[in-house]
Amino acid sequence: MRESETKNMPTKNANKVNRAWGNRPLPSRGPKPALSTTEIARAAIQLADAEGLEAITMQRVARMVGVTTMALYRYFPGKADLMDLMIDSAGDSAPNFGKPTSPWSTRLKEWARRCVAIYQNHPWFLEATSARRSIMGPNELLWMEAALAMLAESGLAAADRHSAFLALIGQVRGHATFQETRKQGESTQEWTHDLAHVLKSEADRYPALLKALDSGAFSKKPARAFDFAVDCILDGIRARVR
Amino acid sequence: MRESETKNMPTKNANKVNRAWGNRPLPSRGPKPALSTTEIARAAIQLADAEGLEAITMQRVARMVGVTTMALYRYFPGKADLMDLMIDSAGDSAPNFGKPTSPWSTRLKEWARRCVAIYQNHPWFLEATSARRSIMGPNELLWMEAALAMLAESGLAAADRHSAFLALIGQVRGHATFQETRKQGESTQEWTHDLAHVLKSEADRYPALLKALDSGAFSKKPARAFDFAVDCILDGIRARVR
DNA sequence: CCTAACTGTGTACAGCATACACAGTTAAAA
DNA sequence: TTTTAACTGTGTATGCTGTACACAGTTAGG
Repeated sequence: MRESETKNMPTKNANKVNRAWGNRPLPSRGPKPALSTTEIARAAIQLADAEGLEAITMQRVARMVGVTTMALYRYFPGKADLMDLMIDSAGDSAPNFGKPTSPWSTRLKEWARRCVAIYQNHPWFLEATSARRSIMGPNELLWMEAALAMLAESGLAAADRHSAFLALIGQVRGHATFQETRKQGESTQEWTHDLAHVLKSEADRYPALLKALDSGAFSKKPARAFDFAVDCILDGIRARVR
Repeated sequence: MRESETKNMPTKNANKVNRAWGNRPLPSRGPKPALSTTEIARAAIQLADAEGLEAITMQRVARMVGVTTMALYRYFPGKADLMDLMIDSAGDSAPNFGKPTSPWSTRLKEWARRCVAIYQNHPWFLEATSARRSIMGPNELLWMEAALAMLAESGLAAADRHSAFLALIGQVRGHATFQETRKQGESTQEWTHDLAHVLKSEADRYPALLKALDSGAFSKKPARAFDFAVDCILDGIRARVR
């Protein structure tokens, strides 16, 4: 028994993984917990959506679910684990991406769009996923699974599917980052104006940038930039299948 | 005078911008500062390189440059401003990207590679740039300028150059994110092993993922994945020029 | 010379994650 | 049934964080 256990879960990560996947030890002795991890994570997500990531403190989350700060540590070993669960449940379970009859490329593009939607609905998501230290959660992996399955349909070599997947999320995150910076600054108008002012003071160093600014490339609809990038990647995949 | 000033710097951001660009008010009355903002930023970068982003506290940075914590606030209004400077000076000033005789695409690829090098040399860079709230710094804009200039050479429409630029940094950051996750986990071996263990417990939900895992796509050289993605984008750009 | 501007310092404070000891509650073991 | 061990939520305490503020020393312009 000791042997088989060692064989199945050799690393220290295994415990963490199991916890993240909701496999709690399931105690029998004491009083039943008043809350559940998913319940807490849901409340925390609500809070982060409303007030941003820096509002996520153990105290505030605890107050939100009606317990003391320290009670949360009965559910999560630390704040990082709470955040892991928040991240994993931020994307509601990956649904179908259009009817299976439609070609893989349109479904994959729809997949990318839904990914972007997560970042839009949860402004804290980008920063939270940049700072985390652990593995992907079960739900996140479900999204990845869906993308890989569609890429398999494309006929791409198995080894290259992962590359293509990385290219796509890279794009999603790049787009989310761009959206973010636009949102923060009071308005795009002001932002470009400020930028233009400083650039013009050293106009000789930034000719291409100034031309882009004047041509209005920065005030373009960001959705077009996203389409551009994703289409590039899809084209590239198609070219590499042949 | 009031009028022209209003015309040039109408927003509250303007002050921040000026400070970030090193345009200090340049005082004359008191004793000369013992340090400079660039000096402090350099020390902070050294610290972050060695011990990670969470080591960057005002206390530690202050100790590192040999002053009290509060002395730093004579140079930066707050920690965020110090980090802005760290970020902007992390990439040493953008150099040439190959001889100008070589085609734009190879120089652009070199540009992307040098971007990746920043993330590799400064493991804190990814997280730091994800959390920041302000505009790009002068040095960062110099990198952007270089990329836009090369894209202009490609013959791409002015409006699309910005999209292409976003696609490329998206790729750089995506690649950096991936590298990051590989580094944290004790080793890739363990990581994949843990993942495989949990996946197999619900094998029916993750068929494509398991296949990818078995085919060794995850242990592939990451440089290949990067080339794949960047080549896709470059192909896409070429296709859109015609 | 004086005074205003500027420097670095020391103290103080609120907010953070979290360690630890505790009292109450439950179900299994005696 | 009684005992006991596991488990719950709570209160208190600690060390670290960013930073506000008052201070004393230093310098150049009036």
